[in-house]
Amino acid sequence: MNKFNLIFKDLEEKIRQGIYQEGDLLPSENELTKTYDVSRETVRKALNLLLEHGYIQKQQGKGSIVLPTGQYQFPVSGLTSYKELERSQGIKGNTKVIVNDYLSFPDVLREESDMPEVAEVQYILRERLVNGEVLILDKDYFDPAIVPHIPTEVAEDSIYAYLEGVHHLDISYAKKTITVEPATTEDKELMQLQEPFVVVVRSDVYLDDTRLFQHTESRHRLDRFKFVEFARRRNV
Amino acid sequence: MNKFNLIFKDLEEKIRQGIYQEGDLLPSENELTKTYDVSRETVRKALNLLLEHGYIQKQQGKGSIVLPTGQYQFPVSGLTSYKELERSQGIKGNTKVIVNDYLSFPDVLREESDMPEVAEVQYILRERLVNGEVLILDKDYFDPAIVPHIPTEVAEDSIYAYLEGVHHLDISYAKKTITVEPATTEDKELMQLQEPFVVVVRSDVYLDDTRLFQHTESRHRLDRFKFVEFARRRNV
DNA sequence: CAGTGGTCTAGACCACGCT
DNA sequence: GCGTGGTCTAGACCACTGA
Repeated sequence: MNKFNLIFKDLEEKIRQGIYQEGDLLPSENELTKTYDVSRETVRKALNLLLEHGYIQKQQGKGSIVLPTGQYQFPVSGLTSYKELERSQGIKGNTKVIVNDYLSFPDVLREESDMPEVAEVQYILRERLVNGEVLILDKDYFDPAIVPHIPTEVAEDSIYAYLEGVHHLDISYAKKTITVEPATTEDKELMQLQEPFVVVVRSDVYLDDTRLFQHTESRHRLDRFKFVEFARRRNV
Repeated sequence: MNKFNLIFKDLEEKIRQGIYQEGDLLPSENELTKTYDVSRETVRKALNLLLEHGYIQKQQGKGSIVLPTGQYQFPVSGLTSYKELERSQGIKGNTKVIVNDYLSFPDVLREESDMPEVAEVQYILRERLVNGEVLILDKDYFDPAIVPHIPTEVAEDSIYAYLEGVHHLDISYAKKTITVEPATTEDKELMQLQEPFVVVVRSDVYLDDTRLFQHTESRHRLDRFKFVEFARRRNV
């Protein structure tokens, strides 16, 4: 791991533990330079990560102020797998694989994804349960030309950990959309819906080398859906 | 404007104009160093902005690849005012101010916002129309201890341009949530809703000095709501 | 191997806040 | 005036790609 990332993790940990509290000023960049025995630009790269994640706010002439980190923890936004969310948020959930099979290229990918047409895709349908309730239905489509076969045991655990850890795929970025759509019969059956709508989060997920390897359709019970984002203003 | 921002804007413009096309490699960092007559770190800051905005993908040993920039243009995510969205997306919309008045501190702020209790707030209710249809209802609450009075003419145009340009407030970051909620009578009347639900985007908006100055509740017709995000994977 | 991006350094000058 | 963060530089070494 590089230095600025280590410093970021260290400061993040100290903020989470309350060693630096809301409203406190972090040590100045010059002090951090000495503490970690690195150059100032390296300290600043670490502080920029804290800034982007909403941990601090910087003010010229004053210092870096620690922001409140509400009860919810990020990132509901971003590109994070469900298993990782569970871990970082302390949710205890269950995942049940309903389908794990190969399909000939389905229409939904033609319409909702940029994935180039291939003969067949690996299709995984999963239920996400929290406290015995099915809150999310996840439909994943993988391009088998890029992604090795994903066994059901892996799909019950973490697919991303498997692809990154075991097969060394470099998952890099995603294009996501969120819409609200009428619930299908499948939605109603599997999620025991009260409401006629579901929230649909669709993602095209890309590797480091810009290859599109996965499309995901994540269907949420709307009464339990909540998306949280920390956003910074940019020069428009 | 600083150098890396100027370089970013220049390269962004060239990508938008198709001077650099999807799949092309940008000139190498060394070449850009010469082109703009700056140091390499400065070039890299500009490229990082392109990276975060989803314009390029970098690969060690190869270069910076230009990504496709779909028809939709960001940022629907982030902290951008409706007027700015209109401009960057080429939407022609209308804004109609329904209410512009002072209220004693309303319950909704106690429940949905971190705004500290003050005697009264400025309340602005606006309709956003596109092609004659009301798509969004915006409810803004401003802390008058921080924000000068906002006249109705300004609310019909751009409040952020007014606060930043005229009063030099430094708008910095926001905490946002997206949920789906039952439509109120007001929603149904003003938006002529077919559906019993609306998408609600709530934001607490902060200044540079971490003061919370605004809460916004943006109520969307769910059949016309679409949220688009570009997300990068981070080390978890 | 040459060329690319990734990281890091030591130092400089500036703009801002506070006292 | 002093300490803070914001910007920029010139140079170094490393890891990776592709011929």
